[in-house]
Amino acid sequence: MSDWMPSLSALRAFDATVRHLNFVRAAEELSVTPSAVKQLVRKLEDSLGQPLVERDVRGLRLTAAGEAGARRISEAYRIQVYRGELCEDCIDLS
Amino acid sequence: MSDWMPSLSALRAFDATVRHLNFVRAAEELSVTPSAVKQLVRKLEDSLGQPLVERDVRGLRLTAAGEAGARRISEAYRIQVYRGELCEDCIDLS
DNA sequence: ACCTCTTACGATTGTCGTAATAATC
DNA sequence: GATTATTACGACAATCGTAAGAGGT
Repeated sequence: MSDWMPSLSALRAFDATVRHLNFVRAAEELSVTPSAVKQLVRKLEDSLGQPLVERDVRGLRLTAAGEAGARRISEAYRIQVYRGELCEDCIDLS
Repeated sequence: MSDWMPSLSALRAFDATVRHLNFVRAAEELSVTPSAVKQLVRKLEDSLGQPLVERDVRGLRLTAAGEAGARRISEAYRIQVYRGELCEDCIDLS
């Protein structure tokens, strides 16, 4: 809830959700189920105490907090590191 | 142990270990037990396939991979974000 | 002896898929 | 009615503390 440390999986799930505004496609990108993505985003929301995404006429839309979160998470956590080149570029120490 | 995604806790544990070269003090900084720190660092090592820290005459010392890892993890993951101002600066979206 | 590292074990929590339901087109 | 969002539930994995043992000074 509030002492939960956001995992990289959760940040990545939110990041994919922001880019697709669609849980199904976000899940496809991450090779998990839409349920998994939804649940991680919900944990993020719970830990923040406010919703980040809402249902909209055309799928999903970001709340104000979601907009701020998308910017700050992208900047602060450097989520882009995790868009493909994680292991090759950052973890492999050879 | 190679499909394990390093958690922020694990990266933070390694970061604290690098700075203190001492599991007890690293654990104090993170308000956990030395055992918890040690186990997270070991998971990191397992996922990398090589040791990062070794016992030394005066406590701990970094291996070559550990030196490289300390630099890259600090750079790539921006661990410094988690040295205190995590919630205030990065998570709080108010 | 003391201090630190290290590990086995168990409890708690987190992650994620399945399956069923609700909402929207 | 088809697609997507949402939730309950259960299996499995990760996290972490306790307690005990190993290593060094």
